[in-house]
Amino acid sequence: MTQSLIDAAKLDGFDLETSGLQPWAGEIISMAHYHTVGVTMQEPSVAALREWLEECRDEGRTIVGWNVMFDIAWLIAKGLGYLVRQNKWLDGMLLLKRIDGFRFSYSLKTIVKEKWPQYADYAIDDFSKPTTEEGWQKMLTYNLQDVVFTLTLAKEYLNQMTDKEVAMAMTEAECLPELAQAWVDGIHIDTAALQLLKEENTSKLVSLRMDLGVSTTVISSPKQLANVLYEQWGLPILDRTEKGSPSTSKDALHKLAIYAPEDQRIMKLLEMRRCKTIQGKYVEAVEKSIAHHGSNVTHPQPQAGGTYTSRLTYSSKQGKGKTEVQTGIALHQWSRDKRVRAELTPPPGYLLGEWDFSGQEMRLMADASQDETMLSLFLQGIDSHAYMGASIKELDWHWVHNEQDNDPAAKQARYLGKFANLSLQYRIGVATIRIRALTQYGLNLSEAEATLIRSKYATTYPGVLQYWVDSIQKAGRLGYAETRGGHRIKLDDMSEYSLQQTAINFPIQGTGGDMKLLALAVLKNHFPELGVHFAWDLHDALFLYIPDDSRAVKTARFIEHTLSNLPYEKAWGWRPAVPLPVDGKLGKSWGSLKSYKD
DNA sequence: CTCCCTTGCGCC
DNA sequence: AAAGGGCGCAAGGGAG
Repeated sequence: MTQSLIDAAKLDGFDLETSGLQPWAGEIISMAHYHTVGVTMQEPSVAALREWLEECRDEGRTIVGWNVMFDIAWLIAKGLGYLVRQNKWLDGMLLLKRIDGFRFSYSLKTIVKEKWPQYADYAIDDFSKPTTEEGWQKMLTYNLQDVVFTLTLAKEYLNQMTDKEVAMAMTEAECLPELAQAWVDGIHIDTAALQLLKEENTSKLVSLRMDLGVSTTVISSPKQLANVLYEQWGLPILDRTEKGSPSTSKDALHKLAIYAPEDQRIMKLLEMRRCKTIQGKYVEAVEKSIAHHGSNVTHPQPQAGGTYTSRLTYSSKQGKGKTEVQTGIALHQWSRDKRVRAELTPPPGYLLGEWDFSGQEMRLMADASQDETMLSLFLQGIDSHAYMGASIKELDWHWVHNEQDNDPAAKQARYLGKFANLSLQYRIGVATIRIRALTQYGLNLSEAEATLIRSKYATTYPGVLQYWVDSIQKAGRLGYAETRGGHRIKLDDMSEYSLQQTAINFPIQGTGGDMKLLALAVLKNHFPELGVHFAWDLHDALFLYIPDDSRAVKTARFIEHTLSNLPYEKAWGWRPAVPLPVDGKLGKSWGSLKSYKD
């Protein structure tokens, strides 16, 4: 580690103990921090927290916690967001994720137990507010111990990281106040849209149920559904699960639909299962969540470093087992169905904006592989899907591009090209190509057609195939794979197929993760002047709340320009071989976003 | 009843 | 021999 990035002497360990897990509905019980000397505070006042934050800011300290977004959220809920943003943060847990992304547990208790067995039982199990002097002593001692463990571990992790890794971790940490703010603020639900979706979906479900004579319980039970398909209806078993049971998956049902095209029941079963998913995940979970909060707001909790490629995920519940409560929704897997997306809206007075990195993974592959064709497609602004489709169908790509709205053959060719570009970028077998074409693109490809597409992809982008070989070899040689932002994961045994896939995939997907963090870290500096707030993230897309006034489009264009010109070279010493532009949209709900270009 | 496993599936 | 990757959530089923 370099001392120029982080001065270990200026780290201030920090932790809060709280009543409950929701910053907007609980109290801070105690606070501990450690900078040269340990300090604990019983029921700290806002003034005391403010004073400490000011001191950290004025002395240029870096505040380090464990899963510190949680603690930051409590400070924000106490009205200290302004000071939070004037401070530098670091998260021990996220550092560990960067050092070792494949652990089962990242809880501080687990790490302490492994490293210092003599402290295996240091944790308390009662987190309610103490009522006795002895109880308080116990809690404050535990609070401070957490801080000291966090600080010790963080220093150790920093020492194991390269400068570039530390810099990326700091960029990630810069985003934490924005994530925390979004968690505290929550997302406004359009209850009319929710109700409409619910009614439409329920009546569809009822009619499918009558039509098929299959209950919703059967639909949700692989065992019972298999019984209906393969016993009652006498259909052949074309697919099995990993463990050998007759499969009732989407893939299996699609295969049955091809086998028996005259049998309408199969597509209806698929439709019914979709309705069941909408009911559980996109209707009932939302209802539970807003009922829990007693207002039309849901609070999905962002998980920074939720994936080892530094993508963000969201959890919809807190607590486990008996204490499980629906506090949010599974935002990162929200349906693409417009009716479902219409449920989520910006707060009053704001528009929702989305900026997504267009063709991000394909552009990153062009850069990583240096494939000449792929590079020139992006450098010359050629319609890459038309190009790939023309290649598969042996047509002229200009014609495919120009006639896609007039000639069905051109349209079909471009659609095939899009499928190939988006699906074959990582090593994929013919069988999987066929399933993916069927279940995601509605394309019923024969084995010969799938094989042809695979070979056309290989001849069109030979550099990509070379990248597969090179990235595996490189990971084997170095013992790690690396993103453009310097995020590394250890990979040693490259004989294992799944690790080879990781060596291929991680530099691309992980760079996408880096880009998202850099994007937010840069953009957040403009939030105060623009009145903009971070809303949520969807891997290659950033969602923001934009003040709904006459400057909205101007603001949107500024954001688009900023995100399309991120300082990759300054931050990471990387000059992308192709442009990495974003597309922007604005609207009153997620279901009705429109381009503001014209 | 709780807890854990299996299956399936939503998004990127 | 053949195999895209990354997640979290929902529901049923079985063990204890």
